Amino acid sequence: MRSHYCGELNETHVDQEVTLNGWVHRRRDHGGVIFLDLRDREGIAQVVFDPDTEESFATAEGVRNEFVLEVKGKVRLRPEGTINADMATGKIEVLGKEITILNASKTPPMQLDEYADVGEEVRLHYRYIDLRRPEMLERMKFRSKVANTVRNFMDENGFLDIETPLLTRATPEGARDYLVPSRTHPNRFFALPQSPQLFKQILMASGMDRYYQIAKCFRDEDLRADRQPEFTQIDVETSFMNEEEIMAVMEELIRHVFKKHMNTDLGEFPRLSYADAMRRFGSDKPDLRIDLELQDIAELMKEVEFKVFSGPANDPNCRVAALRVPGGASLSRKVIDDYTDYVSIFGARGLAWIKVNDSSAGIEGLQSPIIKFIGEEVTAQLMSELGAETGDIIFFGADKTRIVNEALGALRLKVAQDLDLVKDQWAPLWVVDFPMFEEDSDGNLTSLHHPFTAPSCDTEQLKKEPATALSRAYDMVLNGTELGGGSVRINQPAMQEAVFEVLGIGDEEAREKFGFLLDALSYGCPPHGGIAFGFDRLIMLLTNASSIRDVIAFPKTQTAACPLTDAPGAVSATQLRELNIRLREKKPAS
RNA sequence: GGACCGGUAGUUCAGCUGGUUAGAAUGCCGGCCUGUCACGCCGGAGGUCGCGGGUUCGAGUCCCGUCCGGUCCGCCA
Repeated sequence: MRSHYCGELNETHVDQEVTLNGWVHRRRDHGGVIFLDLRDREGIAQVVFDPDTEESFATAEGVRNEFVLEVKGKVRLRPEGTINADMATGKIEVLGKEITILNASKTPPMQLDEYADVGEEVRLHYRYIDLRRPEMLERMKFRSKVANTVRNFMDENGFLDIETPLLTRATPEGARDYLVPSRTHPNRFFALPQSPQLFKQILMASGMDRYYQIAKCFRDEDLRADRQPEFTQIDVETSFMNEEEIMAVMEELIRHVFKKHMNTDLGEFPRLSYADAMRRFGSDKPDLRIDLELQDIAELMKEVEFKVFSGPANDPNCRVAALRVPGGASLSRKVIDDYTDYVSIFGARGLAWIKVNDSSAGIEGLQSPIIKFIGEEVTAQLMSELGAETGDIIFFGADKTRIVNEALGALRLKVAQDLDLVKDQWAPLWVVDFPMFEEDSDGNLTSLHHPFTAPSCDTEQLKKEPATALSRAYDMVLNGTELGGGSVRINQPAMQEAVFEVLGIGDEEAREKFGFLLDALSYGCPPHGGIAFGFDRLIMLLTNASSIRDVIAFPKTQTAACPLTDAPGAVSATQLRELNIRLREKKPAS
């Protein structure tokens, strides 16, 4: 058993006899003297063996990378001139006296040093080796510490940690469910929860008053760099609090985490309405580290033939907007072409631009393929309206509002990154005043948030003009990432029924699917609301990880498989028979 | 469901308009080395070019299909 972790050793341990347990990080055999860098969770220490201790020297010669050792020895200061300033324990070393090989290791499939650049397939297949890398160990340790901070904060603020079921019923709203067949109820299925949403509301009806849970959630949708099918939420619900009060506590939670783990004071979070966010940034999760903003220019472009922009003019569902980028005049034609391809992903049918080479030279100082279409007069007005300055490039979008917002919103982020216009800071904010509903591609209304979100109007108004109704929802956004979202919920059956009605969910369907919720609302359910934070995303942001997979010990690949365990796997005929399931003839990919 | 990038030694990659013996670095193995720390020096082994089909005298290279990994759109709080 160890007396110290390798990484905790320092000058104060000099002359102490220590026992270390760890892995051979690297071995440097000089023939007459052998150095072993021994690594454990807390760091690396250098152990020296010299030929005086014959037996252990011989053992040390046979040791290889990733062997597991127990080493007993004496801590001493390193001789003058051999101090390693790059190493946390670089001032000392352990003179090895006894060495025991606790386990050998095959040659690892990857190198574990910080210089190794290994593909993710190999890393995930040998995840236990990958996780030994100090970088990954640090992330796991950090994640654990933050979780602990969250638990303490919630506990101190009167929130009860209550577990909710993982085997529950399928919910039609929202994402595709992961299903689990029931053996005892043939032909019936459980679903893994997409979130504990309904249970936490029921807990409020149960009088728990304040609930939280660091909860696993499941969504069977396609993956992204920041999306896993199984992920972790900080899930919160409170009773008798309005949105202001809930936001205040949750803002304090995040501020507390940042103070404690990032040594950063986030200050008070600014607020932005959904409408303003879309108008100014083309996004409901704006990255406020970037100063660039979209500007509406529809008024000026009214008279212009829109063939350049390929967008219909003067249509209320359309938007004509500009994005002025200081310093962008230096962008090459190739880069601009790349941007044109980039915005086409979002449905934009082109990307018009004007470079301002010299703002004092009028039209002569401009460079653009579109001036001849919009005319010199309008161009001049545009330049003054947009405050164009020498060195700017101005991008234009004209199309359906959604497309312009998505295209210019995404371009804003990309250009800012390319031109190094993203400030090195933390930029949190709340986005509020969301619409209750949005139209899907078939013209039906669907919940923007979820169907249990309370509107900020009464039942009558909601039914009369659902499309313009706002909700009592709020999203917390940090550096362009949606960290969490929540709302005040509906707590009266009449309102809940009204929302279902707007969504086209009939009485019968509502009873069948959410009867238990409607019942709970009608037996004295208090006003309540809550929020859920994406815990993995939070850790990703704080550790500056480029993928959510780097902050999850055992993540899935893009096809939602696990290279380590080879899940999902086949099951036996017996298991299937018990579950009353027959497979269709389609060979699984081998 | 769709677009794009990638798959060659254990690992990370190079391999040109197709050309006969597929390279580098690192790791690995052996030897030498008493102060290194990504130790150094000398030598060596190591390949189903993801898989299947096609074009061709000839395919790592071209074509089709397929699987796997990744980024994104759709989808998804």
